[in-house]
Amino acid sequence: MLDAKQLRADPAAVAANLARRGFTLDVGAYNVLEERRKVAQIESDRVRAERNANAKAVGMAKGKGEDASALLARAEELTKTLASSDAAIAQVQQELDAWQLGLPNTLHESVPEGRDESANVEIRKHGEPRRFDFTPKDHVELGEKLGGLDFETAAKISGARFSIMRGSLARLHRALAQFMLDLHTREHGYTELYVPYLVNASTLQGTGQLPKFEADLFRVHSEQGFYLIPTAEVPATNLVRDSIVDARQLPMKLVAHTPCFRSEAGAAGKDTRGLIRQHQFEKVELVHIVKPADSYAALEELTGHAEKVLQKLELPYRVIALCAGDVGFASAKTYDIEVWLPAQNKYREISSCSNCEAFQARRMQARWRNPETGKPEPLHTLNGSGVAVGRALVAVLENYQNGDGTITVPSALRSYMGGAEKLGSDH
RNA sequence: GGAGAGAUGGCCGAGUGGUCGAAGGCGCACCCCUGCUAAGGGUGUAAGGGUCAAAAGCCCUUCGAGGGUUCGAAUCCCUCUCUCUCCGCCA
Repeated sequence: MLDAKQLRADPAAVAANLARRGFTLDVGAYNVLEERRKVAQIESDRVRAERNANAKAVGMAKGKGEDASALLARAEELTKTLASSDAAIAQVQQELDAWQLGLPNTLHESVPEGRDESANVEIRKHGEPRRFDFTPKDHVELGEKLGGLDFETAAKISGARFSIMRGSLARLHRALAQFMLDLHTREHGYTELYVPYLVNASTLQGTGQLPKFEADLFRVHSEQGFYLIPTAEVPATNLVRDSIVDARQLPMKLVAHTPCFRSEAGAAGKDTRGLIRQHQFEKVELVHIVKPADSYAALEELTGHAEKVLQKLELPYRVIALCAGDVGFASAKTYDIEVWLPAQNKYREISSCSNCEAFQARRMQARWRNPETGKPEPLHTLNGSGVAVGRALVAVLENYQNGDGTITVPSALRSYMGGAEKLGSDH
């Protein structure tokens, strides 16, 4: 949610910022709504003030044993007036809330201009893509050859965009997640979290998935109206929902390994082959909850932590800054980390690190007490993949493949693989 | 799943129809006293919104959520959510 004060004070500036995303803010419609709200609220407040004063007078008159019938008659009128003025303010407020929940975050000034991903800017590159003396196979072929990756059976059991892993491949997948968790908790100072995979609608509204992106979520058919989490960002960030955090507890650095569930409603026909785009996948997620002044330093730090995973795995990658048109709804600035995939001969997203500034915090009512002002102020929240486990598996398979179809185990993962240096067909 | 108890400010906790946004305590901030394995005293201290150029002031809302009774609800009634205790079941 945007800062209502800023929106009221300078709607044109907000509109100009959002226009960079290609989002048209209807300032006129806002002004009309806001004017209606103001009028309705002033009227409602006025009537209520009179009712309160009148009720108090009734109490005092009765206390003194005086006749209160005139006051009581007035009171009945006021109660009727109040009912209609309350209905008016509730109606406007609801329209205004719905409208505001649909507005994306404003962008940080450093975000490059551009309409779509073609305008994204490469920030840095790490590692050299390996030269193969044979034609590298893609992970689907490698996985099937190893006997561990099975999309056909998964399709029978669930449907398209699911997978089954077996044997050492399943173990390698688990090893990746363990390695990432250990790296972030032992070397980067994160607190590990275990969180619910089913969450309620308020939680999803807090991080920005609802109400606008319901189609991307899986909703569970239950009385409680649960949704499956699309990322651990949702439960982890909502840890501070509806609370005022003590300044001494900041920054909070949280890491959680969870499955993620996405309906990929808008992705029909995209990445249909392999593990790249699945309805269910694993991710190690990093979340920072910080003081506003620290959030851009935190974004660099968090991105660096995700990069460290790829550095330790010795996978070539690059970091790009998303352009205005490509930055997600809740984010003010996003870096994507893209890992080199030899079979596709290109870099593919494996992590997305965002500073949401106060956008989620305002929706969540997540605040901290600023010692300088003594007042509660919205926190800043950040999140980033550290990293997507399924895609990391793809990257390891493709980058570490040998001519005979075996896979060399990256040295960082060997202790998680019982010391194995190579995966063959062992199923 | 059954029975019972509860939900009040940053935290703990009192409050059963009006003058209660709410005693007391903790924590925090400032001040005073004292003077060394720290203790005592005083004052202040909820959030959100409106009015205003702004501040002060004033007004409104909020005692888990929603609805109801009433001139008036933290307080009475209904529904829901959550927490705790006991029973059942279970990994």
